[in-house]
Amino acid sequence: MLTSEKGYISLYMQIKELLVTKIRNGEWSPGNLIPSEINLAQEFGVSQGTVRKAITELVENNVLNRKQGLGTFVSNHDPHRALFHFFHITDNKGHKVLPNSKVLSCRRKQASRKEVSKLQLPAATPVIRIERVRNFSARPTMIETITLPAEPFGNLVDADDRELPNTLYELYEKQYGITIHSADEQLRAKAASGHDAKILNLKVGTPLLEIERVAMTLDRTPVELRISRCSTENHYYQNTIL
Amino acid sequence: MLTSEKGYISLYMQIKELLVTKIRNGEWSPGNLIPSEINLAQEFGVSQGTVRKAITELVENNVLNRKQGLGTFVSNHDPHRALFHFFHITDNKGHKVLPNSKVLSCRRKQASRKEVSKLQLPAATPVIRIERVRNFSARPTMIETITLPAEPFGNLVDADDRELPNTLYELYEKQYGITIHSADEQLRAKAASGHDAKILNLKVGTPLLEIERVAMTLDRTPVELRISRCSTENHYYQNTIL
DNA sequence: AAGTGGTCTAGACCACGTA
DNA sequence: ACGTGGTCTAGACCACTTG
Repeated sequence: MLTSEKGYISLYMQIKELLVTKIRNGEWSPGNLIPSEINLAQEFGVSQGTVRKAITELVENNVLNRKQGLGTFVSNHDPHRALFHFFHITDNKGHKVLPNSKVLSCRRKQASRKEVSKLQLPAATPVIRIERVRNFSARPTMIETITLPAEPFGNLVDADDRELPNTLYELYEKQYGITIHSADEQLRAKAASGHDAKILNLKVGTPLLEIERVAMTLDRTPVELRISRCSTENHYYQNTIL
Repeated sequence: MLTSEKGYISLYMQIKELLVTKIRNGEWSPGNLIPSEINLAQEFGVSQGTVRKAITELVENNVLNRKQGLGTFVSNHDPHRALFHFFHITDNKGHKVLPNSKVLSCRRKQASRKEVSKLQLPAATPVIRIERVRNFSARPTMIETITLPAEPFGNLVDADDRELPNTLYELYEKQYGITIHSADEQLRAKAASGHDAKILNLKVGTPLLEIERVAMTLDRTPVELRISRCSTENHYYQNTIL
């Protein structure tokens, strides 16, 4: 990182990078307390205000969180955060409920052209492709196709039998040390295919909301491609523009 | 505003409110330069840093914008901002192009139950309802139904003949002094009705992306309800989760 | 009581845009 | 050259949490 168009890099930006590096290296783990602003200022040889500004921006990025009187912590992307930050489907009353999910298949494949492009992979990279159906109050509502590069997610194929956890992003963080910070989504209306219709118990051609999401790390390296097809009979996609 | 759960209100928060008040009163108008941080600090009897913190948060809210070496300005929500902040439809290459729009009808009506609820109006309030079709490269792609309270937007019915500007939000700001700062959107997949199909030149039942948006002022007073039905044959709705 | 983040101050120097 | 915002410092006091 540390790129700049100005010929110089402000101190607090450099501190910010140093902090991020410590998190990436695992020196500071999600959920753990980091040193106090005063201590960090001494360690880096800058004033507390400079460390403070760096930390403030990382808090705004959801990388750190502060608790007055306690200290500053590395954010752990627990199910709650995943739910409220990355999950935009709510029922028609506007309530978010995390659905159950059942894996239909989980296989190692060659990356398709789309996967190669969306995940910025070399051609013909092996990937893991997971298909699952998500139920809201026992009603199948969403079909998800999730693609991950086989490196490093290869051993996920063992998840063929048992159910995967509802919050995959938590798994990525705990098992692989990869934290999802942002995502790009493309939404379209699509007619249900025969396959969709059968699984979701709908008529072929029923309009479905298709969400194509690329999930990325803090430095915007793509990690996961997820295509969801969702019945919007009893649910909708909620977005707030601030 | 000025509510707090802590029994006190920090100085910079109070300054922030004072600044917002000046904007709301029209003392400072969109696009205009506000006094320098130093001058404001003297006027309010606080340090520059405190004014700075207040301004920083307003910049983050898109209420003000700073230009180094020049000063701080009240944001005017020009077409560019409206386009990039509130308009999420892009073509399949990811390019944003603002569509043309043609008004189909513009009438004064009684607010429907949905309009009453979404716009938080008293029952049976008169509203203006505008229907228009939006074209991307001469192809009808989107139908919008826009509802506004007749008070203060009543004279918009005169817009029946001539075309309304593409960027209504700019109109609200310039004509009525109402600035849209945020919006809540609900997205669903819906089958094209006969009316939709005729106007968009599609088959009845074609899946359309329906976007139901409530646009709000800075203090989250609802101003406009807009229901868009969009063909996602050549376009999609783009959302970035940060 | 001790330590943390939260706020606030006063002053310094730098980079940018205008004149 | 001047005034603006952008960054940085050093120090102060307050509010919150834990021991």
